[in-house]
Amino acid sequence: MQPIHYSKQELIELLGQQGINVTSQRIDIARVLFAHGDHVSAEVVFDRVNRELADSRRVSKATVYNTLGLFAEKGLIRQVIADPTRVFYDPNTKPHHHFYDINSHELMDIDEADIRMQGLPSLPEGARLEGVDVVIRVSHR
Amino acid sequence: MQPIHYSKQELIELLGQQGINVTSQRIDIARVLFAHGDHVSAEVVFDRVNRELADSRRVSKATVYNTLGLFAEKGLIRQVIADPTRVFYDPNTKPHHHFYDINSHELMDIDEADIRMQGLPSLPEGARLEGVDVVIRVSHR
DNA sequence: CTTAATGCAAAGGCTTTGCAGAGAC
DNA sequence: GTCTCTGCAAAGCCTTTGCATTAAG
Repeated sequence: MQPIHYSKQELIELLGQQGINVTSQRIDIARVLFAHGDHVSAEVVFDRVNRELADSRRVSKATVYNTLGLFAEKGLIRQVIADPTRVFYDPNTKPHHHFYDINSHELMDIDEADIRMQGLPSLPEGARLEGVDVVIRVSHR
Repeated sequence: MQPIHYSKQELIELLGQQGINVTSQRIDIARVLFAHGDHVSAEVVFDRVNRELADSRRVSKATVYNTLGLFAEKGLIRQVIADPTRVFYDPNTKPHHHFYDINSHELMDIDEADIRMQGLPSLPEGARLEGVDVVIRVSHR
């Protein structure tokens, strides 16, 4: 996804629109998510947020984890399950798919239009659709 | 996948065909994988194997984990990455896809023919295709 | 005999939780 | 002032690893 450099005001609105209470940590975390636009683990978010912040405003690891979970639950970002060892978060919530490099542990977007799936199979009895994830696993050398 | 009740001889051949050295633990683990045919975590394999075995022949958790990893690497079974908290193993290695119930944490097969994907996007430069995973996430109630 | 596999317990990552203190409104 | 969030450290899972013992060929 393209990096988007939101102003503080815009971030506050964004959070508000998703029904997320606004705090300074949540603004900082949302800022780095959209300012980079890539697929990140909680660890990376933690590093990036705190690299940019004065010591007095450091965000704890617990808050990063909890906030990413909250953002995903509220639909601001989405989880990508591609690596058995960590969860990735994707600021792009529009339908699309992913390449996953099993060597470098990196995700790359695939535009939705580049994979056309013919007719979803009928869901199991009483099931509600939550999402369709296509992960194309590749290796580099 | 349909349960398959292999004889000890057949299991030995199966392992041999995949270039897996044969041991009694590996036979026992392969037996329960195919005898049930469903998608299982290492924990479940551990329980099932040891439920069926006399105490004198118990298989350790480390061996279960290492053996499942080995089987997957050798292509006897495949890993399914659908749940952020655990790896599932699938004795069905033919191309197919999965429903994942996020409430019950269970996987269900989707026949390959039920999802037709038009033309894979071209892979990133220098990348080799390792696999295509489609996971349709559903919730129950 | 020689090499590879197993079992055990300990260590390792990632993530969640409990609870006291701080911050938002 | 009340309710929610944050930080810290501890705990929890799932999984891997180190190493002495055992089994395989």
